[in-house]
Amino acid sequence: MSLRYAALGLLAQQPGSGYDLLKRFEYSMANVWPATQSQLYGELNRLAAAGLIEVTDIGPRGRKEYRVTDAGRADLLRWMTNPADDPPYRSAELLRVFLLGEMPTEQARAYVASVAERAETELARYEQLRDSMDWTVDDAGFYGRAALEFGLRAEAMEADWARWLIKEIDRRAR
Amino acid sequence: MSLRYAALGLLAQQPGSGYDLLKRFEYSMANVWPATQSQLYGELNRLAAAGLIEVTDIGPRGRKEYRVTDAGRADLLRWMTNPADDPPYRSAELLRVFLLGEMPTEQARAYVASVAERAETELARYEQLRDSMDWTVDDAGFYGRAALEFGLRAEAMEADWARWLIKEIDRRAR
DNA sequence: TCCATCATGTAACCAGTTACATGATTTC
DNA sequence: GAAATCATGTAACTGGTTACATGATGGA
Repeated sequence: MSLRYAALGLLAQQPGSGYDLLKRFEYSMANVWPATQSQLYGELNRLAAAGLIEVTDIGPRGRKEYRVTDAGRADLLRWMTNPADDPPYRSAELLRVFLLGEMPTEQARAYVASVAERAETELARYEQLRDSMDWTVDDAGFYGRAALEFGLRAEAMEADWARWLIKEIDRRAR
Repeated sequence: MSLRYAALGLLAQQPGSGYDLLKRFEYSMANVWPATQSQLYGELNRLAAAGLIEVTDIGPRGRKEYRVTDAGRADLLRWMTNPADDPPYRSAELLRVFLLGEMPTEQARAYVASVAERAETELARYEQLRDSMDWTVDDAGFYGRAALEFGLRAEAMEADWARWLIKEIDRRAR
């Protein structure tokens, strides 16, 4: 369901074609809800069939310009106010942590080190994103920046945690 | 794939029935990879069919005692060392943040406040878990504690972030 | 003897993934 | 004329969700 509202929401912010949406999606929501081109196009067709968006124009190369309908806006708001039926949090990375005792300490330590490294790389990428965008004062910019702030803090936290865990592993080995 | 390795990993830590596993699962891995009873049982049958685990005994009420095989242990290690093909991070909560501009400021603010509250509640639950368990020195306990530490830090971070965002929203409204 | 707990399963469905497929237009 | 970009789609598959379904055993 979530991708459906990502698409609907993007259109609510600004009308456009699937292709337009895809580009805006990639450097924003795809960071918290990855999806492929095929998925997005499929979702747009389903949204149109459900009357939540509509085609306002067909341009060259079969380009379809979409716009959100009143019903679509209402449905978006309904979703926004119902976080209760969000899919639950899932992390394979953390799942692996539970099982680190099943491998030699040296390997477990290396895994945690790789987690720290990955977090630092992501952190750097987010910092670059932060510095390269102009966070204009419009709503999309403001809340996009807020989501990015979450990413920055989450990656920093994760790197800290991983370094803490490495120390604990070393302490335990001694 | 992940649930498969959760089940395999639990059995690698300690043999037991599906029912036994389910109980150990619920207060540990289910926090980072929720699954239902049906899913777990299905996974166990598939693991047995693939020769990664085996039934060592059938007790009363059709109870099947499972044990990991050598092939299973090898496959677990293979998965542990290949974090690259983990499913990506996904968060509907953050997705919603991107779209907060589509609702009135007052409602957006309330949503962020509810995020803060939820994080604090979860944090309290994790703190209770931390204080109620005896984190013995065995591997499962050590790494379970490490995973819990992640949860504690993540929820604290999230609550902080949400409170920060509320301030930003208020500042912007003025 | 009744109830809680132990114990396992099936089937329909839905969301997301991967791979493939096609063609028009603009720019160099 | 070739290459990059614009632009959209289908189909098979897999992992996870929901709802339903059944029955044995031990203890009060």
